[in-house]
Amino acid sequence: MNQEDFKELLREKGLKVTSQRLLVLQIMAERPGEHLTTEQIYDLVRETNPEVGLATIYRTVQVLVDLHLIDKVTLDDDVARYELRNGNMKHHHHHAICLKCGRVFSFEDDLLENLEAAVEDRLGFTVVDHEVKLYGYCRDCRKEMEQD
Amino acid sequence: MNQEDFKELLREKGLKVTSQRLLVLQIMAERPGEHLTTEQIYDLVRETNPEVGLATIYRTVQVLVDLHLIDKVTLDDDVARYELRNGNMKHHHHHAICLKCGRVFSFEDDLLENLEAAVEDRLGFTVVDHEVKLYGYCRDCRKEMEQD
DNA sequence: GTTCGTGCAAAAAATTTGCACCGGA
DNA sequence: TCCGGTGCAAATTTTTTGCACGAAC
Repeated sequence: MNQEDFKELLREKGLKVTSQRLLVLQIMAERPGEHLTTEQIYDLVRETNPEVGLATIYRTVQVLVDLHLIDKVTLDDDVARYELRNGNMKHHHHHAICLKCGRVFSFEDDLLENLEAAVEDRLGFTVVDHEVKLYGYCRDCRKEMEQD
Repeated sequence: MNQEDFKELLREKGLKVTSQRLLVLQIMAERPGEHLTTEQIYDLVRETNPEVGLATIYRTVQVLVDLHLIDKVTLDDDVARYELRNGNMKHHHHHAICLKCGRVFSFEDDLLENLEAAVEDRLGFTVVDHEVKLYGYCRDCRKEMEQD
């Protein structure tokens, strides 16, 4: 999503176009693979605009979530993190979290279709979105562990 | 896990058997399908033992997580919730969350094996556990929506 | 000129910590 | 007796809210 489309979207929803909103989205857009906490976004915003308040970041991030421009993810469970949502993707992408080094690998996949079908069948539950986290050990850490 | 096994496990790990730990586990064990917040556990504990402190619940819950007797889950993202882990199950079970009524349906499944194999193959990442959340609409809410 | 958004500070909510005391090993 | 665990209160951390002012429409 480019800046003009974003302005358009805000107007459509009856929301105002403000420099704070543009700035936060820009920061997220510059870091597509990252999972930023509110605090990190705040710090990045303040690098260029030190007058912006933390409360504004909380409020702005919520607006972006409501507009489905970013997603909230809880990787290690505790701090809320946000990442840019790929516009033409209807699903979140997924995360593989290394239990040793803590690195997070993202990947796309649609192998869940059979799982969704099974749930639909068994529970009568219609799935519209899904979120998957895999826990394990990345290549590097596995290598390290094999040496021991 | 019964109470005797739990005591045994605590002793094995060099931890003390206390009435607070027994009580918290018992409360979790009596509610296998539920996802309790620390506050809810605290209230349940206080029904019979009003002298127990909230900090003890936080500490006890952490012990139980470390022993893999309960799992931390973040369903709506925000409050930490805990649920009993089925002893003979190596994986978490999964959750289908209704976007309308908020009810949470739990289910078991191992249809993720092919996904895990793909990730292992592509990223060189060894999966040891996984967590899946499906978002959608439950049977009841779907019915209601069809009527409109 | 309205209305909505922002900054600030205060408040609320969630969790952690320090410390004296208690109770299990 | 010894040491870890507990209760309490205070401290931290994270997030929300009230309000006056400023900016967008």
